[in-house]
Amino acid sequence: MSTVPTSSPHSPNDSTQADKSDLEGQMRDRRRIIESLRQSGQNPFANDARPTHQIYALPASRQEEVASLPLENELAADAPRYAVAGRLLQVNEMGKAKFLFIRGDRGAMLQLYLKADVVEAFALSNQLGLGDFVLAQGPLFRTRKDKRALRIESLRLLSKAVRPLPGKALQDGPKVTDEDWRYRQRYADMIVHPEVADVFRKRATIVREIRRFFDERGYVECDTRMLLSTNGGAAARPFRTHHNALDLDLSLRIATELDLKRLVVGGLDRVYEIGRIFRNEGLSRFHNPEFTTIEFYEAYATYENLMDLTEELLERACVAVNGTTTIDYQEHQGVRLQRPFRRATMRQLVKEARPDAPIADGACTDAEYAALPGYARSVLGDKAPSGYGHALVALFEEFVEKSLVQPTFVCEFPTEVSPLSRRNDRDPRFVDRFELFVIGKELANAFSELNDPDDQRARFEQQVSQKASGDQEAMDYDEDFCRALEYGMPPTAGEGIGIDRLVMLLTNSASIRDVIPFPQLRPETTSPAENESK
RNA sequence: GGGUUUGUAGCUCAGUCGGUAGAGCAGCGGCCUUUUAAGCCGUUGGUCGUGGGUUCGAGUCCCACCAAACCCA
Repeated sequence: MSTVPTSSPHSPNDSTQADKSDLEGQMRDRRRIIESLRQSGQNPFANDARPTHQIYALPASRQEEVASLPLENELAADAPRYAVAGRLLQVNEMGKAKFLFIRGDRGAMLQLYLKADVVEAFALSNQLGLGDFVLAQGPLFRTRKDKRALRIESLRLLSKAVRPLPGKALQDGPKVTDEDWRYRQRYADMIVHPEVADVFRKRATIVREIRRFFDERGYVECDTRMLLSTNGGAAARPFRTHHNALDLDLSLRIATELDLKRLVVGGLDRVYEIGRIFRNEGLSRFHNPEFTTIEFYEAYATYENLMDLTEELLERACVAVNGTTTIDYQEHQGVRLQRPFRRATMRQLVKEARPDAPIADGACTDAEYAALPGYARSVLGDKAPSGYGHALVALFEEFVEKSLVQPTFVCEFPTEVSPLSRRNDRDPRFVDRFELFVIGKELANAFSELNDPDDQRARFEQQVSQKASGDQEAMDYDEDFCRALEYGMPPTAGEGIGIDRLVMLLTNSASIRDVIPFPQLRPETTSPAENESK
């Protein structure tokens, strides 16, 4: 901590020479006040005063109710008293009286009216700075401008803010525009931008609604392993770590899939997990290395049943935060999260976007199977993959994905890209799988589960050979999972939904960073010297 | 990894053709006993992202680097 100043708290001019910056000067002044309060026997970080009321629960919280409050000169001697606490955000001073604006939980605001004849409180108010926490006690009245105010009869400082706020919290317009700063100092960002917390509240509502949805249907919530010695369930590179006592290399899970299916084998016919997963890949508006998914599995269901379930779930989550199923997302107006969503096969969608593609109208023909990779190479160039399945997906990603603004179930994925899905009974080159796309982004991934242990072994072997030929996102061979399947897994369908992207959609957030309190950033550089050394 | 844009006071931003760094808010000192996210007077605060270069002279022009945002891969 810095040195304790010995000079009077009201003579800031004597320190200007030592000030390295305006900010340091302001912080020094605030520390002086702390010292001065301590010397006069007051605790600048008191914890012996509790509010009797939350600001959001006070009477006349709505403007049309303010008329029920008395004017100040009409206040009865026995008018009810309220002790409320909050952060000081604004002071309007007018000589021997002042208005103080404080904010409590849920962003609720209250203005306090303080007159000079409340001597002790008035003296304290001159020691307050924006950002401080205070507790005020007194009756409520209606001002001449028909606003609710609490007349201060006593005032306490609860916690002194040493660091000043970065902007004027209550002003209109931009306060801080440096996005990097906003994410790094989210705590301060939230003070001046209360709408940030609104998104987090909505996120909590969405998660609560999802949990309720599955609980109502008899699903069991489980927390499975995050630390694994073989990793699978998705195409992604994991984070590596090490367990010292076991001297064991482990990785952080990239999906919850395999453990949840083990639980289905064990008899949990309906099971789900809402949890954090970790993928060692780049950052973008839609990617954070740690993010939250829900995966759920239901025995005796098919991926088609899950489409119905998903429609109902999304409708409900949307209504819970927006009160309607039709929403706007950024530049996309009128996104309708209302049953039924469109259902189409990936082949059908590619054919629509590229009518010249050699894709058959009905089921996939041998001619199509043979011709598509060549077609992909002719339109995508050398980056086009050689096999049918990867080529189809590449065409889908290039020509279709972005156009799927309204919710669309994309069905029948190629087997090569779906190592955990059950093969289609009519055509084993495809699997019983869908992904749900909204606003051009994948929101959910679901399939009827592969429960044939020998087929699963073959798929893992394929993954291993893909890994050997350089695919760092291929899965590990999970022998224990195959052993589990050998005990028999009922016919099951399962699905994963990206919670962060869902929250983005339902709160009209442009970046995943806006729905995650502390998104991943580069380490903060603390000094120019460090920059030079790089 | 590539492209575009940005970086000036605690915050939001100006800064013209290269010629002594500005405003509003916050802070500080005054005035004001019902303000509206006040009003009025005064005032502190700057290594112009960092480092080099061109120039008599660089916030401004050039180069490199750092950081961020967006787009692309």
